[in-house]
Amino acid sequence: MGRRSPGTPTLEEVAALAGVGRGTVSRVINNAAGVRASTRRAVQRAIAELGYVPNLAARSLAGHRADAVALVMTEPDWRLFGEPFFTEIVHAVGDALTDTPVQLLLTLVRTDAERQRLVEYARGGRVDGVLLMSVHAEDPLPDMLAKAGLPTVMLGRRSGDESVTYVDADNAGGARGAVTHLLNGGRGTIGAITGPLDMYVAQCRLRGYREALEQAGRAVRDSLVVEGDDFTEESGRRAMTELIARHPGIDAVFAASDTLAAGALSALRATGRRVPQDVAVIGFDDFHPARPAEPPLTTVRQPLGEIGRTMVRLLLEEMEDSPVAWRHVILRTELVLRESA
Amino acid sequence: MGRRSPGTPTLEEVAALAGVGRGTVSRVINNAAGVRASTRRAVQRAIAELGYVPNLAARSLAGHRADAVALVMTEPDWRLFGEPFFTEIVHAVGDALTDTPVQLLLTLVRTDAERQRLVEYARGGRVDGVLLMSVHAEDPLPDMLAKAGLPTVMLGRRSGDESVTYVDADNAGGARGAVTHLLNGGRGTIGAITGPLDMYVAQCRLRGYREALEQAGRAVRDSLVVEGDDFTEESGRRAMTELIARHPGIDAVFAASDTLAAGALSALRATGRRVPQDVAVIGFDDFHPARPAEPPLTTVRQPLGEIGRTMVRLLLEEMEDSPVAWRHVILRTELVLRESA
DNA sequence: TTGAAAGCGCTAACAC
DNA sequence: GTGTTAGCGCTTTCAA
Repeated sequence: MGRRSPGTPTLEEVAALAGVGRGTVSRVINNAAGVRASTRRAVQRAIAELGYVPNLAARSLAGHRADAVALVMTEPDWRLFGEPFFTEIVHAVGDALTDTPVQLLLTLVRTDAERQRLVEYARGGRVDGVLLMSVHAEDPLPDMLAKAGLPTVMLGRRSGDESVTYVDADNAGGARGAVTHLLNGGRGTIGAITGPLDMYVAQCRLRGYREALEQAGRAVRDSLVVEGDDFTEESGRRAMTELIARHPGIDAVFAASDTLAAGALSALRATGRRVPQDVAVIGFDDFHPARPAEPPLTTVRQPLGEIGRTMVRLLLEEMEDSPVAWRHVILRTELVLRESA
Repeated sequence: MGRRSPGTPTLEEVAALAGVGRGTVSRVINNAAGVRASTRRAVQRAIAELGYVPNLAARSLAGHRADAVALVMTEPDWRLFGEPFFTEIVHAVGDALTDTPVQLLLTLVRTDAERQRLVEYARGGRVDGVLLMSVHAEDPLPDMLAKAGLPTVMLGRRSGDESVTYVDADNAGGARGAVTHLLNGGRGTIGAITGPLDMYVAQCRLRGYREALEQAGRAVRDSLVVEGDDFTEESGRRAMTELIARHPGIDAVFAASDTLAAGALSALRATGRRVPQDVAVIGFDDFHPARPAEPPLTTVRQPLGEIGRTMVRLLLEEMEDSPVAWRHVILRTELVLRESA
């Protein structure tokens, strides 16, 4: 496989042609200071003449770094790729890496064998750090990477005491803001459609709902909370139907995702209720596979670009410093109104 | 950045612990023949004890190969990721690589700078070959890679005399089959909605339409062919409206993609025509960003798994052999009926 | 079947 | 400023 073409020029040949030592050529291609401008030009001319490109394996071996990071997607996330959430994150990560010599590599992990291969790839020194897109509590990958001492940053967290460095949106705060907005709008009976509560993100959003009510001195009624089996529209529809049955006079709903909210919307419309006049609906602008056919009018917007950039910043820091303690960043969300009411 | 943890064991330490030479350890980790079973076990024990993982940079440098290939997506393809087309291809590629030591790396290329970086990454020896998902005629990347002598395989082709190795579906044949099916079904007036004809794939599909009519001894009427500005539903709708205006009695349509077909469908329904009773619609199951809200009932299905596997096969062959001439493979499509009529 | 030795092409430390 | 040198950790002959 892929034997290097015989004619590939080496740094040594560049040095010979330019009439300088190897060290000088190395300094030039690495933009290191301390090279006379005229010398630098001579070297660059030789590089251009020979069509020289550095051998990255040699550079890694000698330099102890790969100048590459992996962005890992585990199976359930694949479909996210087409979603705005995902592309925004990847764009942001790519942009943040643009001015560095670091190459972004996406890898897909489906099986344990692939998990293992990725860890060996990283431990083998082909990447300097790993960005994790997924937050599945059962996934052993984050811990495998952490145990191997590899700089790792996760998007979101798996629990309240996450042990791997992560960047997360302020899910509780966002939910709190959404519900407070509903309260300020004069809504009296506010239901909640949560995601599956074995996911930390769902717990946080539910907590925000509760806190907003408590802060306003309202009672938190269990009958106003329905847990979705997942984050799909179908779950949202079912949950909304249940809420209407329990509380026919319900006039607002906070849903834990945009897809759940879209499901709620369709269930409401089916009963003839007008949105948002009769019932207001707010959901998170989220990253779940099924993009809602009809998004809710008001959403809690996550700062995706900032999340991506922050992940890169933390990763680069962990790559530079010697092993630091894990850290985390929680970024504020924003309430975006697309309704007039 | 990422200095290798000081404690990382090397092959030499494994050899010392196992009481053998370095060459022997190398043979063991590479599953090379000619090592006594007992020796092999001893080495494996030492590997396990030390938690040894090969340094991939050193291996690449000495072995002249990276054991990795890149699958490149250029900007317009991003949204494809969520589409069945894309995930099927990636799955197939991943599966085909499973039993090899080759790691699959996805890279996103947006700008010329990123294009350049990718080429240097590949020329630098970090990947042994490149798989290209996109077939944009203006994209200089395929030629940059070919010029650099890097094994490269494209999905689809940019023109009739493509100079880079590629794997493509039999677009003309698929279109021919679809139109022949319509003719056999007794349809008399068959329209065609093409994609933008500056794309080779669109030309091929139009050619198939023409050939089928000619083979059946039917006249090919220009007024029955409408070119879509792109592959979107909106274009399909516009084209269908135009066709109906020109030929109110039209009773079948071949569209160059599933999205165009979906657009045609919606335009037909808007006029009260029944599908497929009044008008039959066939499109290609395609890979365009906008997934149709309503797919056509009969489609030309592309052999995605086989395309992905074939791309890998060709790439691996190009990686093994010395520079071979470019080759291509055209894979048959399949007509899938989801209608009863 | 195994060990020893010669690189692979680069970076970085150290001289000058 | 610039040249020289000593590795980085592995694969791969070549002997034994």
